[in-house]
Amino acid sequence: MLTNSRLVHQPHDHGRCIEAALNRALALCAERNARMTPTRESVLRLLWQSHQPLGAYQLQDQLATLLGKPIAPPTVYRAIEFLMALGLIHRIASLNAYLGCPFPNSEHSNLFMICTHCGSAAEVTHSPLNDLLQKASDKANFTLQSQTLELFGLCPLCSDTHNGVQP
Amino acid sequence: MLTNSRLVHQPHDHGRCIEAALNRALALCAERNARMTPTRESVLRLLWQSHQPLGAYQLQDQLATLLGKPIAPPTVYRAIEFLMALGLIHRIASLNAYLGCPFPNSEHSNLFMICTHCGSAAEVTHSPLNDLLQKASDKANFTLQSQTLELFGLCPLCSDTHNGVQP
DNA sequence: AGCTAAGATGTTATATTATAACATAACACT
DNA sequence: AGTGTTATGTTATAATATAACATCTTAGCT
Repeated sequence: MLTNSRLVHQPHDHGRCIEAALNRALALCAERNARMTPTRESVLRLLWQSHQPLGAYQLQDQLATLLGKPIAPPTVYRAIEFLMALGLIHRIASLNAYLGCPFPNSEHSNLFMICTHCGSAAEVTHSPLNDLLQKASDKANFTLQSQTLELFGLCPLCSDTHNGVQP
Repeated sequence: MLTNSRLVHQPHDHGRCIEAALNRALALCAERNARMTPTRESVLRLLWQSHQPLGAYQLQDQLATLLGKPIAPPTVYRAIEFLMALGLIHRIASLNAYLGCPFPNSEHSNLFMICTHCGSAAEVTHSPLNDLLQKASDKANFTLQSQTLELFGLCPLCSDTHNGVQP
């Protein structure tokens, strides 16, 4: 199971994560002849900075502050669309929110573990799960194209801290 | 694998399905001392009638027609909330839409197979999948509470008809 | 450098989904 | 009938997302 759970849920030099993610993003853009503009880069940074998925209007606020000028919703949604098309971020449907993707180059299952207490979200790739879903689809004569897999519960930190009880 | 895929994707006497669902709903209400009012019953019927998940405002329109008077959004959302609390319907997060539940009494995994061509959605319960998700959660020290599992692809009918190619 | 086409952003308006807050009505029990 | 609870009506608005069109920037060409 490939996961960024440890990274999300444990202290680390996150600045490096962000820079690494940006470098991967730049490489991907070069490869695809796409442009990493300041707006897009800022959105990507903001999403990486937060281990919690951010809504479009949260992004709007933070982006406006960061760029020092008012930003309208379409600008945010355009950046989101661009980054999603490149697989650099994901949308969490249950939350109407967006999250930086830790495995931008890999085909993966997009399983998310979202903490109901602190809001953090970790992405996990898990081939047995993909296999099982593929098998279930085959059995039902369903031609699988894509999937939304979101688990809710307590992350390791919040589990330890209060064993499921709110403080 | 317990599924209503066959029911959803093949012709059958659907009137009976609806009545059966309503009877189960009434039993559940009796058990819980909850009231199955005309509004709630209508919403449940509408959701059962459609094999495609319906949005709140689609429900609003159909409900207004059915009841012969204008209905405001809160009324619809209240009925939805009530029916969801009883486990009689589900919300499909990816679609912002709602769907009658074929297994209202069972604890289940809420895996949905949604056709990207005809829009129909089938619910499937699959214990190996639940087991696997539980295992993956354990491994990540994640205390699983609930899940959103939505597969997109072609249902059996649409797969047969055009093998994945739009007509 | 200047031109042009493509791509990106700005701007305004509006669509879609969902809820807050408070008033009224129906029901269930005494 | 009286009373507390539950449900619905009503109005307004919040939150999320997109359409449509104008303007600006960039990359590539001459």
